[in-house]
Amino acid sequence: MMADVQRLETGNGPRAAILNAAMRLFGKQGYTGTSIRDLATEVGVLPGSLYAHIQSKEALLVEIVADGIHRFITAVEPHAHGAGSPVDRLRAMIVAHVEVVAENPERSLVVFHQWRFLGESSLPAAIERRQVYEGCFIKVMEEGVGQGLFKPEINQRIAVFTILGALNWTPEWLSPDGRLTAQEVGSLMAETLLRGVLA
Amino acid sequence: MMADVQRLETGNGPRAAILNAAMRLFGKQGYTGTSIRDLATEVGVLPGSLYAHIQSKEALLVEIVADGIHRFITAVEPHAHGAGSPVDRLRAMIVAHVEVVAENPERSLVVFHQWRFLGESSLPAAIERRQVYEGCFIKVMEEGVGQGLFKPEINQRIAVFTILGALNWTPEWLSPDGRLTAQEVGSLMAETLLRGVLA
DNA sequence: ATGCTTTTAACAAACGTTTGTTTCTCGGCA
DNA sequence: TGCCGAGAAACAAACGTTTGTTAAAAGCAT
Repeated sequence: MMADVQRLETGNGPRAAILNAAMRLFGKQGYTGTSIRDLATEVGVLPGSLYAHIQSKEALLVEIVADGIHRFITAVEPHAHGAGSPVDRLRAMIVAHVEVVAENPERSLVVFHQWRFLGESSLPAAIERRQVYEGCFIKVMEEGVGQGLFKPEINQRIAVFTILGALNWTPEWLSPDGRLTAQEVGSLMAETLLRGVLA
Repeated sequence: MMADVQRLETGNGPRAAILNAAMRLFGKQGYTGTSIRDLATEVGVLPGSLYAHIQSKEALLVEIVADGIHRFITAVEPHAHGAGSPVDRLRAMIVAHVEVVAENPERSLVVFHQWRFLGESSLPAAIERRQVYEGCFIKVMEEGVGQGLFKPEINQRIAVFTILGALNWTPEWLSPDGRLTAQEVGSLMAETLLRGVLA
């Protein structure tokens, strides 16, 4: 009954083309604002043809969101558990996050905005993964305060949400082919955000 | 031919009830994810009955977004053109923004996330108003740098987007009846964000 | 000729909206 | 007080379209 989980292959093939088109459209128009016919047009195929490669519209969203969160966690979590000081680790996490956004801003838009439309069966897992991600930042923040590196009087919850808010908004304005590289943008944001919490 | 522009009345009446319900649903499920039947159910009325009070689904969005942006501009713009130092003005703008969000987080979600779904006739005006709003922050930022109050080496564009990103994300987590008042949350965020740009 | 993929056509359901009619509320007049 | 008509609101039903999805037939490789 439980079908094999379909994995997102970065390789070629019609399946990857569909997923890329879905990322673009879900990011631009939202999940509920994108129809299967929109998607088929973008791919260059008739609507029914899509179902030879996908299970359902929602399965597309599940795969994009799950894979997207995975990329963020994979890129950021090692720094959270790293060896350096909390300050350096937080800086590295911010840069890594921006780099993942720059790699594909549309996917990031889907990950951060469209996850609400996951069905009841896949939503809990996605929320849990998001909390794992937020937990990385909270952990480093707590350690920073514990070591006297961050201002003790800051509200940790609000500081984390401030940082995550700034980060989550980046796909709205970041252009991967702008003058600055993702690494430079990330460093500038880290500079700005870190000074707000340093002791 | 041009009908009178319908104004958002804070007063009672079925029209206000519809607008409030639309704010809640558009904020939670998105504009395209909310059907007229959803809205009618929320109001407690049959779908067709709504059209005695509204012109169309899109007209609802137009009114909510236009009124919402207006509230933010009204609350923040005076501080941008105020007499104090750029530092104090930026702080006051951040606090004012958070206060408007706290006043109605759902409306803020619609303003910042759903404006994309405005039709071609109303979208340009909304974008222009948003740019006016962003311009307030850019202006103060420039003056702060000009007066040597803000670090000259910061990238002003990125600093503004970092601040606005943190602010635009607040409706996702801010609860108006939490332990902290909106004014306190705004002050804490301003503290965090301002130290990142101070010279 | 056997497997994929696409096309074609259609399905039931949900979409935004309009219509004609009923129900409710309330002020004025006898 | 009792009746009446006016206005506002909601109902019930349907409209044409679009939605996600499917089944059968056709195309095309190996």
